[in-house]
Amino acid sequence: MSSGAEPRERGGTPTLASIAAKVGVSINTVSRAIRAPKTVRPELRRQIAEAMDELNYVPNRLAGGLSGTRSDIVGVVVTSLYYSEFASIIDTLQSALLKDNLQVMLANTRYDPDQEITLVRSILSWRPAAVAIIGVDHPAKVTELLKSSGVPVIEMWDVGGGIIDSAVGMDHEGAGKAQAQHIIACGYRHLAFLGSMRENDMRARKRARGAASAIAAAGLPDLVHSVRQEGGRPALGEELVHELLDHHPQIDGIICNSDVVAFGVLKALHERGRKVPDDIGVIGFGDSEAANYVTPSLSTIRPGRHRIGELTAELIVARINGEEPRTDVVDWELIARNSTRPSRSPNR
Amino acid sequence: MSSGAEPRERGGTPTLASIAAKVGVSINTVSRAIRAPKTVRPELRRQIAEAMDELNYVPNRLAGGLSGTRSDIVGVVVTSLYYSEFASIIDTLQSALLKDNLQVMLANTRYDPDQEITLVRSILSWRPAAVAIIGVDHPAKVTELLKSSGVPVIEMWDVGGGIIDSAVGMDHEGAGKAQAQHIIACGYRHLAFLGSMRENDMRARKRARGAASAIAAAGLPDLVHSVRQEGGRPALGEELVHELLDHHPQIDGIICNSDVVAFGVLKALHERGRKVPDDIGVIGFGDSEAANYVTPSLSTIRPGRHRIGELTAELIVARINGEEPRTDVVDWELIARNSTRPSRSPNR
DNA sequence: CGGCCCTGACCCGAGTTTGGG
DNA sequence: TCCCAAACTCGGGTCAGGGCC
Repeated sequence: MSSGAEPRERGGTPTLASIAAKVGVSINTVSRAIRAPKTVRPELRRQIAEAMDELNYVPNRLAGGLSGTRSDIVGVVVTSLYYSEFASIIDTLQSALLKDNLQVMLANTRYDPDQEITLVRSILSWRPAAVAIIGVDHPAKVTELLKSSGVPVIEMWDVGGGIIDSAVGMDHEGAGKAQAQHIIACGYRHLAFLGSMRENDMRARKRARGAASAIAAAGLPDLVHSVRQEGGRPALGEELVHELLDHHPQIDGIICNSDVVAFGVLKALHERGRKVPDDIGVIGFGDSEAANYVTPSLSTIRPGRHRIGELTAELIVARINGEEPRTDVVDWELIARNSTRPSRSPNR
Repeated sequence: MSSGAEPRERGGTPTLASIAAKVGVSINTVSRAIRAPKTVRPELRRQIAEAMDELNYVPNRLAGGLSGTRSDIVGVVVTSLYYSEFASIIDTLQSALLKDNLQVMLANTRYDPDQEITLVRSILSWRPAAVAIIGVDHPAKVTELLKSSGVPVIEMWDVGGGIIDSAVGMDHEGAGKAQAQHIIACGYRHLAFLGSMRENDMRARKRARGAASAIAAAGLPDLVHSVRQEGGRPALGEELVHELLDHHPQIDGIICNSDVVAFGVLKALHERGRKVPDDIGVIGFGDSEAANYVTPSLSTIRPGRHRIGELTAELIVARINGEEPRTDVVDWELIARNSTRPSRSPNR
């Protein structure tokens, strides 16, 4: 127990051969007893099961995957994990995959494209049965690797553009447009887009673009951007609001790129004495667990996180079983709370 | 691209043999070119690298793991993922393991002991180089499987009791005691413990026990429990507060089992017209990102999540390299904010 | 003779060892 | 000495076939 120095103690872990020797049958019979129990006599089967239990036998799936059909690994590549939507997606996804005995192998790129290439290569080296990856915009090498691997690929969270194989996501540009339309419908006129905007977060860019187009369509002054190339945190929201209002005091509506940033925005506005929602409106994105519990409660967009995880799992299994690739678009929902004035026009 | 039906297209994925054939050398020269470049002529090496790139060669680590020394997989078993501390731990852990080319294989038990047995067995079937698992209290079969596997095991989050191999965690009983001591120091006298308390969440039980002992030591009335066997959500906090105050109107201090539950508690207290922190004090656990942004801001315990992830990664690498098992205790910190009155006595 | 139950031989793809030019 | 190749290893899947009732 004490030393992990030896690579693996010779003969330490039991194999099919250990069981076979113990029961007095061939390796092959033991193998069949596991994979196709009906082909083995019940009495023998019982003895084998007993021996396996006694020796704490655990099959070596590396060996199984090598020789065989599939590896039962699903590679999951996300761009962030903490303070992010993706923890929820992974949660749902992995528990759905459990039914099919598929194991999740996790990688987190942290929005670094070089890291993404490395990690995708690394995931592929385990010969996964499928790969689920956040986003539809990847470095060319990633697309090439995934395509040439022949493995089913499900792109998650976003949709649109050139899908590698299959996709399950939402329309981010539409969501950004809806954020702006809601805040316009509430009577705010001088709008800003605020939050984290990392270079490779295409979803954030799409939402900003959607918001800008809605504002142009409404004939309002141009959307002011107050963004920074770093992850979203509440403190970032505070900093950006101060910066924003120092330069653009006329702003009366803030479209946030995420709820966590909006939390900081609400706090900073309170400190500056700007009343929400009377003087200024705020809308978030994500519907985080605390959105309904800050003061005032936060209007936001609720993406179908759970649904995305579920559908991705379904699609993975379908693709493994040879069904055709497809793209599923998941709905989001606008949740109007108290950080925006009541609007007359219907949501969405 | 369209059909995933065939197990794996014969000859589809390039192997060492494909490269060897293309360049006109033996398989094993290619293998050496990868693992020990110095043993291969530079010119040949260049040709091989070229061929690998052209064919999008990705080594098969199943095969590597089978034949060899290690599998480079680290199994990570958590009890929950969404709305939990563990997303952060996994985040840190996996990015630290990246440096050593170790891949995270993820499993989520959702506090189900049967699931835990299944998942640990499943993880072990991949012959991981190490296993990191939440908690120190496991079903007997899990302990047995892990012990007999001979794989280094790092138990995370909690410490104390019979450690299987190594552990990195915090003292939950001490944290619970500190929650109570703080709230007592702030002058509250009639205390309740409130939140999620799943049967197999031993950490929650330990914190409750710690709180109870601090209260007994202070000679105050017994801790009132208002808990339920389900996951923590803000709405649960709301429900439990109403239930609690209907039966125990004298309560003037609430110790919450998690911040998300505390968010609901604050809201419900506001609705009932009980002033926080004047009439009643509230303390959370976890220091979630929103804790400083609800109204009033939430006093809480900040566990060393990041540190736990880091130390676990370090310990995994150390154990793989044959260093001795050890147990690291990570500090937590009491963060006093505005949901409790200012206290005279020093924290902790 | 047919079906049931079992076995031997070979395969997967890379790591490792040995020995030879 | 440097570079390379053949042969064998890991553990289980697969296929063809054999003995027995």
